[in-house]
Formats: sequence, structure tokens, C-alpha cells
Amino acid sequence: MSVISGNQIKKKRHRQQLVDATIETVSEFGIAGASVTRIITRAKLSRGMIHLHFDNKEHLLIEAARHMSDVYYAQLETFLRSAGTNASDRLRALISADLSDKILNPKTVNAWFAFRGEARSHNSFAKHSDTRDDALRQMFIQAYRELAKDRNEPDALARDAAHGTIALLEGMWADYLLHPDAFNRNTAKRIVFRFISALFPVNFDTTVN
Amino acid sequence: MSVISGNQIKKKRHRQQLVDATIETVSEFGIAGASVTRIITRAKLSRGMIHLHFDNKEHLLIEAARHMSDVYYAQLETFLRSAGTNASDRLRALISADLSDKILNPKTVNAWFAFRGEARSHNSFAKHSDTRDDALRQMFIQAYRELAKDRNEPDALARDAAHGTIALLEGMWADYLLHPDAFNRNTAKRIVFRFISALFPVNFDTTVN
DNA sequence: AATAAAAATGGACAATCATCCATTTCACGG
DNA sequence: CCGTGAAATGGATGATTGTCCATTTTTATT
Repeated sequence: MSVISGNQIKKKRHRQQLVDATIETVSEFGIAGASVTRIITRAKLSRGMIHLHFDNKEHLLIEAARHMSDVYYAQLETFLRSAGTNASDRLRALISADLSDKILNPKTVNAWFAFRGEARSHNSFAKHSDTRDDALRQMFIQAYRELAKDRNEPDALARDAAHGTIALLEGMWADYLLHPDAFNRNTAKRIVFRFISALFPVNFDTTVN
Repeated sequence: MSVISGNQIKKKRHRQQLVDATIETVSEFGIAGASVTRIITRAKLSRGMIHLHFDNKEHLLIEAARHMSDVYYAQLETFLRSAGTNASDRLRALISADLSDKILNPKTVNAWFAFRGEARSHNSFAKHSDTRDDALRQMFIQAYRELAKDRNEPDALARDAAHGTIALLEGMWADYLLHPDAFNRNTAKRIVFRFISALFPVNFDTTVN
């Protein structure tokens, strides 16, 4: 049975409206400037809705951070699905997804860094303000292990390569945040691949697709 | 003559107390939580001091960001002075300074990311929330140009290497912010050098000092 | 249509915010 | 040790904040 009522649909839509409006408001005004009034004005909903759906403002902010994390991992999976199964293909997919405009765009990046800026002082944000968490790290390590299998200390090399690649991607996001006009997606990608290619000369070339 | 009065010394000390207290408060409570009351309580000064020395809270925050930037570059120069003059020595100095505990410590890093989180929404912060700005970039490019001089397209290689190195350092800071317990300064340094060594095999080895 | 339950509204509320300024305290030359 | 101008104080003020809840509107059921 499980008939979905009109109310339930509406409720879900309103929830999403609030989450979206929150991300946009945080992106534009920062966490400090994301007041309840600004959020509900943008969502075109009434004041009480935040309390109704999320109990309080903090839970709404946490849900907004979680939603961004979900979108990130969904994008990774999309890219992974349409990629080959060998290690270098998977690496290329992960990196391309990370730098794709679905997630590397002004709204998302602003909001990410805004949440991250409050991560330490606001414990509840910390969990969701780390996109590149252990799950992603494991994907990278797994892929690099295949590339490193004939090298000296392959495990250490794979771990270092994964650690460094994540740091590189992180740095490219910061670059995008701080120099949005000068930033070039393909340049960023080329540089990441250039560094990786130097570590694994056999498996990559310096051309960018 | 320029005799410095007791008043002037006191005034300067109070200014610095406010800046320090602001950085500490931002580090602990974020920008959103850094209220005037919290700042002046920590500084052990009276309410009106902010208005007296900085006109308003915003100017105080900007000065705090500027001060952190000054400390960063002072640290770079300290390391550069005690380093050799060839390219690889200078690179090693820049990277070691960036990852040194004088600036890569909980208080500073928290505050950096807090300011950066508000950079886009609060234009006045943006200028000072980018540690690794053009001045540092030029130092890296200059050094890498020497290493790249016998390679193909040395200028492009030097620019990419500088861009990537800055991104790597940026990523290591984010790693420190989000995983302070797991973070290891020497590991971070080793990984950065490992990536650079792969790009310039002649000039670096993988051992860390 | 009528009725009950659920959802949504938006004004009211106390708490907190940054700023201001009348008052007090201090430093210093005479 | 006094007098003067600058420095420092901290309570008052109005604006803004997140939360709450009495009322209205919408939805589902009879």
C-alpha cells in the first residue's frame, strides 16, 4: 500500500527548499550572516518552518552540510560508473569528479569553506565538513596500490600518493575559492595529473582529456 | 628626538592584546561566535577599547587577519635567511616554514580557516585570508625555474610545479584542521617532498631532514 | 458538505549583539 | 603636588537574533 499523501510530498519539498535556501544563504553571507530571517525569506516559507522540520537552526545547518556531502559522493559514483575498472581510469574519474562543475562551483565551494571555517568551533559541523573523508581516501589507496604493486614499499607509496592527491585537490578548491576569476578547471586538472604522472610515469601521460 | 611616552607604549600593548584576543576568540568560537563581549573579556580590557583603537569590530577583525599574514611571511623570511641560496635549499626552506609549528598550530590554523570561510561573503577579509598569495607564488616559481632550466618548456613546468606545491601545502593545512590528532608534521613534509622529487628527480631525494 | 487532524503562519518574546558616550582614571609637565 | 588633556571604563541603547506558540489555513476522512 504505502500511499504517499499530498502532504508528505509537500513536506518533503519544503524540507528541501529549506536546505537549498540554507546552502545559498551560507554561500552568500557566511555562517555568521545566515540568519533565520534570511534563510526563510529565500526559501519563501514562514518563520516557524525551521522549527517544524528541523527543531532548530543548528539542525538545519547540519542537514545542509550533510546534503552537500551526499551530493559530493553521488557525483563521485556517477563518474566512477562511466569509467573503466582499471586503476588509472578510476583515479581519473575520482579527480575529474572532484573538479567537475557540479560540485566545484561558486555556491558549493563558498558554502563548503564557510562550514569548514566553523568546523573546529562547532563540533557538529566537523563530521560533514570533510568531503574527502576516509571513504574517498580508501578509494585512492586501493587504486594506487594497483599502480604501485611492482615498486619498492608499495603500501607506503600508495598511502603517500593518496594522501598527496587529496591534499592537491583540497588545494585546488582553496585556489578556486580565493581566485575564482583566475581559476581554470583544466589547468587544475592538468597540474594534478602532472604530479601524479611524475610519481607513476608508466601509467599516466601529461595530456588531459 | 621622538621620545616614546609611557602612554604610547601602553596604547600599543593594548592594541596587540586586542588583536591576540581576537585571534584566540575566533580560533575557539569561529567568526560567528567572536562577539565583542568575548573578545574584550579575553583581552581583559574594557568594552570601549575596540571603538577607541579600531573604530569598530570589523576593523579589528581585519587587523587580526593582517597580523596573521604578517607572522606567516616573517616565518618564511626566518627560514629563508638560515637556508642556502640555491633553488632546492630555498624550496626546502619555504616548505619547512609553511609546515613549521610557529604557524601550523591549532590556534593559527583554526583562525585562518575561520577567516577564509567568511572570505567570499565578507570582502574585507579576502585580501588577508590568502596566506599563499602572489608573493609566495613568485618565490616558488623563481626557485622552480632554476630546477627546470634544462627541461622541456621550463617556464610552464616551473609555474605548474609552483601551483601544485602551493596546493599541496594548502591541502596539508586542511588535513591538519580536520584531523588534528592523526596529523603528523613529518609525514606531511615527506609527502610534499616525495611529490616534488618525482617532478625533479635530480634535485631532491626522498629522505627528510 | 461537515468535521477533525495536520501543516503552516507570523507576531511576540527574551536574549544577545555592536555601538555609543557620559563619567572616571591615568600620565605627565610645571 | 597640582592641573590638564588624553586614555580607559562600563552601563545604556536600539537593533537583531533564535525560538516559541496562539491562530489560521490546508488536507484527509466521513
